[in-house]
Amino acid sequence: MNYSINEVANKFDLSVHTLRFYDKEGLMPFIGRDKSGNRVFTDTDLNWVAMVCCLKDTGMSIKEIKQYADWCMEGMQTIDERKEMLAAHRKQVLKQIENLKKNIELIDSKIAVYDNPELAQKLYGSLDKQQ
Amino acid sequence: MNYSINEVANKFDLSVHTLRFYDKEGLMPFIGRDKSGNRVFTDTDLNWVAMVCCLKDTGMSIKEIKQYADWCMEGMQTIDERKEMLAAHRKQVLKQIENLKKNIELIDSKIAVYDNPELAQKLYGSLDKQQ
DNA sequence: ATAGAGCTTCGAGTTAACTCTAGGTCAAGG
DNA sequence: CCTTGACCTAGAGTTAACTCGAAGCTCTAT
Repeated sequence: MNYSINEVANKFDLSVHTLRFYDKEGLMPFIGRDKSGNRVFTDTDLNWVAMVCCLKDTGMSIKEIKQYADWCMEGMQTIDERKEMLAAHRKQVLKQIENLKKNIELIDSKIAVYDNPELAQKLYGSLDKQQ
Repeated sequence: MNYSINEVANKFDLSVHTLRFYDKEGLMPFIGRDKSGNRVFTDTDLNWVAMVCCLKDTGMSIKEIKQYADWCMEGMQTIDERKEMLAAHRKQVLKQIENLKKNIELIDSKIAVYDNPELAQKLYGSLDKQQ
């Protein structure tokens, strides 16, 4: 099955601008063209776009994603680099999750104070504007 | 206990530039000054800075954090708005965590393919560059 | 009294990641 | 044949969040 840039944009909730921008930045070196020069996305390409979105949504920069794409283009001899990059990124994403969880605790304690203002006395000694 | 802008910057791993920028943007309307005009942070102020960092690190924009700070300045009659904002933000952070978890699964499956290239055959029918 | 450290403001510059515009090609339908 | 719509490129513009530089106070120690 083949897809136009518009269809891909809709599927991934990106703008066509963004997809072309990613292509221009070298994040999609595999995408083919039809006889009149329009991009043609295959199902395999959709998997690739999904991976790019995954990396982007987990905070990887476009520069790094391009490095990954470049390694993919170089073939099998870069498997180790790619694996290492993904492993490091995975670690970094776990850290993000831990951070978010820790921050939710603070948000929760703030909400608790708003729900029960007497708490503020205990927690802070007083309830001034900053609480 | 009082702290200089430098001490606060070190404590929170921010630059003094960033702290002044936050102040200029209205994120820290409580911070006092000494007789020569220098910012003086109290322990209560540190709690506030921690909250600002928490909101920032969980993806809240400076504009929104400013709204929160403004409401704090207005006093008790904005408790409901603040509580609602934090509750909505909390929900949004949970969504982020879920998203990251989902994305880690894709990263893991990719790593698994690199660890065991035969998998690719099963998953994709072939192991081309894009995998 | 003067040098240096540490603070101040103001405003300009940077970076990442889009986002948009202008002007153009191409294929299908009326 | 001509219009319409979907695509194309190149390059300019935008936005958020810093980041930095210049010029100038003020306190402390030599």
